[in-house]
Amino acid sequence: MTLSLTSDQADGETSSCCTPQPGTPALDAEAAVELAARLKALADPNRLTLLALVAADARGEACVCDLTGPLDLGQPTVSHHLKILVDAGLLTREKRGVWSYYAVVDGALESIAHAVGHGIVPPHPNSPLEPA
Amino acid sequence: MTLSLTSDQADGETSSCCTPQPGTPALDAEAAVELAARLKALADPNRLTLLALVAADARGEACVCDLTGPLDLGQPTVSHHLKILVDAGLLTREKRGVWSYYAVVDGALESIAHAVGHGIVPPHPNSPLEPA
DNA sequence: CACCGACATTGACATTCTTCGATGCCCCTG
DNA sequence: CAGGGGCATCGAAGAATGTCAATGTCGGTG
Repeated sequence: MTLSLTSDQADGETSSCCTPQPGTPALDAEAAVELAARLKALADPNRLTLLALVAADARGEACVCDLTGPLDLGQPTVSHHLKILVDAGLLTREKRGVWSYYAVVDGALESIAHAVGHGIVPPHPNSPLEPA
Repeated sequence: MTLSLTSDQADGETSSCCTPQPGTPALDAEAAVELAARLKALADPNRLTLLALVAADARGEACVCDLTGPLDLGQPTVSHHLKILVDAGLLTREKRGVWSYYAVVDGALESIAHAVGHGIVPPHPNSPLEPA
């Protein structure tokens, strides 16, 4: 909303470069916000390392004490990042006894990858971009 | 470097949950920083919309004046976001005459998508996570 | 040659994010 | 039932980010 399209210029027969083609926008505003939120959860070196560490575990899961060491971060900070990843739907948290085990949600990363690879710039069959 | 793996705990025969398996980390620290930087360039609704707008143009390119309208942002802000995208290798800038034309770098988004989909949690053939 | 328009850059401000120290909660052990 | 350890939450400090107003630069126009 609040997209008012203030057309106070670039309007008419002028030889401006402005000839926007809003034919098939591959990404509406709402989808952009949603995808950006998921990407923002990924856009951090420590969180990427957390995901890789959890996935690299032979059991497919890891507890917090496994992750504070390699990351060289405090325990509250690791917990904070894990919460962000859980909230983004990338990790699951299962509390068994005293420890919390985190596991990678299979398919979540692929979903984001698909959105990045095909949801922003879909291939359209009428523009030879690379004449080479 | 500087990963000293301070083993002052989680070491030995204790029944701790901590049994990290640093066998094949799919993402080292340097790669994590690099991938996070590229994702950070994408993790913004306005920048995603910019990419979609540029790609949606029939000519495969667009100038700044085409983009300030739909985004409901000021021209300096749009220029700022475009610079971030160019700097991240996602867009190219070509100045023809007075106008600057931006085009999507073909393959860049796919590269990021591949890293997200296969560079963090690579499929390993000994854990039937999804029996479906 | 003077003017205007398109775009980039600068500086400043508000918001958000990252990190840490301190604390609270819960479960297990003695 | 008292004690300890693992983990989440709270509050705050510092840094990074998004946005805008103002200005500078460059190319085309009258």
